[in-house]
Amino acid sequence: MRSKRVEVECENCAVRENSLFGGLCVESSAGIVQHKSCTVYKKSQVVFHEGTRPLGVFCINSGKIKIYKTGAEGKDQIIQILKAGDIMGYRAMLSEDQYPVSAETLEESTLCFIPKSDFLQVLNSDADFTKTIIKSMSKELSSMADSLTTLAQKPVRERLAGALLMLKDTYGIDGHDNGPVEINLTREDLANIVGTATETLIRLLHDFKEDKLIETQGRKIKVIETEKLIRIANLY
Amino acid sequence: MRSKRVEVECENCAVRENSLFGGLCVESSAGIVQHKSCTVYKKSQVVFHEGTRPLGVFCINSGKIKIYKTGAEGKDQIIQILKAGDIMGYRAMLSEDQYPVSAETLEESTLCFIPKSDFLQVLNSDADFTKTIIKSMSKELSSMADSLTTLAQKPVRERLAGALLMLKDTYGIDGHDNGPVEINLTREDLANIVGTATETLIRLLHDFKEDKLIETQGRKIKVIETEKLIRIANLY
DNA sequence: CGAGCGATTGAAAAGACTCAACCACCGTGG
DNA sequence: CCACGGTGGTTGAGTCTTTTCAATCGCTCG
Repeated sequence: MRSKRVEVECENCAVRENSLFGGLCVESSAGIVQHKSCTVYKKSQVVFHEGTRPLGVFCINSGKIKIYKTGAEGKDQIIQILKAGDIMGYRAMLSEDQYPVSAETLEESTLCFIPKSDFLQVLNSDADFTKTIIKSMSKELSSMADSLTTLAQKPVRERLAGALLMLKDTYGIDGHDNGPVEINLTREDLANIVGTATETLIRLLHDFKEDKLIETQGRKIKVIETEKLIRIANLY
Repeated sequence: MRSKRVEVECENCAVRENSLFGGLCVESSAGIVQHKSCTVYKKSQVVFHEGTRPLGVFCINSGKIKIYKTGAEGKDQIIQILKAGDIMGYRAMLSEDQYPVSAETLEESTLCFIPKSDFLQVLNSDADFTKTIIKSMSKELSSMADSLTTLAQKPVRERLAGALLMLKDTYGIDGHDNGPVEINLTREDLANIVGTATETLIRLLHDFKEDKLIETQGRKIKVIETEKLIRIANLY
């Protein structure tokens, strides 16, 4: 058995407030909850694969998911990393198209699946929810334009600094400012976020370590000098 | 005077069928048309600038527009090139945010401006139109993920081949298969699409020319060997 | 005619990648 | 308990791509 069904109460879901479902009215909530099914995925399980067709959307109750696209040479480019509260897979569903990307768990994760029909019905009946979705997509487009520009113009070193800061902010343990980035990312995954070769990434991490900007302990990376990293990342 | 007001009849607009407005019902059409104003922009005029706030959306009646983002070192990254029938500026408006990108005409262009309030009202009252918008944004997100992966993984040579093919398909004159790509793109603009330095781009164009894959005549570029370019672009 | 922009070329340097080898850790099966 | 195999991490060397800087050229515009 690859995965396990579990019961998750949306009403008490800790992450609901921050999610796209946060503002739903009672009726809409009921619609979403109606036929949902929740599953625990083990680490490194593929949730959906590029080129297949969506049957519904996933809401992340716990865990982290990498969204990636496989390039011509079989190398993956990680587009984003999702965490509890995020919803995934709705774009392809709304465009009635295949998934343009794949999704894989980075750690054990609990995902709630909402069938297409329920989701669409809520979307049709709840104009506020539609607005929320549109806004969310707009923000994503804007953030993608950012990534595109960074990827095209900044050298790997700057991109790595930026990626570490992003990971710290989004996934830093404890929310401490100096909390380590302790996410289940292999060096290869990290390289696939930054858009470089694994060896190059390792060498740059080594440089940062020598300059006391970060500390590493196995897979864990701890940001020491946020300010200096910001300067290196050349953020504006 | 930088620009000239003109009258454009949406009802007879040649490009309407292909645009997002193509499927509008009579009432919705009327709403869009109500307060629109059409303006001829000269070549190289900025339509809106990154960081400012949208007051409405633009519909391209004729001409070509580059959408770009300016990076840390002042270098532009061209995100997309829009043509007659395309609508621009609605994302930032819908997310109630600043423009994340800038827009500039590549040639003389006629743009129709639809005020925010009219656009939003149609959006609110016409569920089909909302769906159209959502679908369009989904497609764009998917295409951005593609670009991101290409940019991160493919060498400049492959990206250039891909860009030439894209430009030929989208902007080739006459729709001829072998029609030249005759768009008002400087070498610098082309470099900013591909994501490379202008000199590199020129050298690669020169290589392609030597290999008889393309012919150039001033700014014009004519694709000769589509098949070979596809192979170079490493499309899959 | 001179200024200025865009296009082009050359030469050198820097950045990043590939390939290959080696290490470290971990869980498994004997 | 230990050898084994596998995965992921690291390092080194060499190569290739791409960038940068500088200079030149052609052309248009005032």
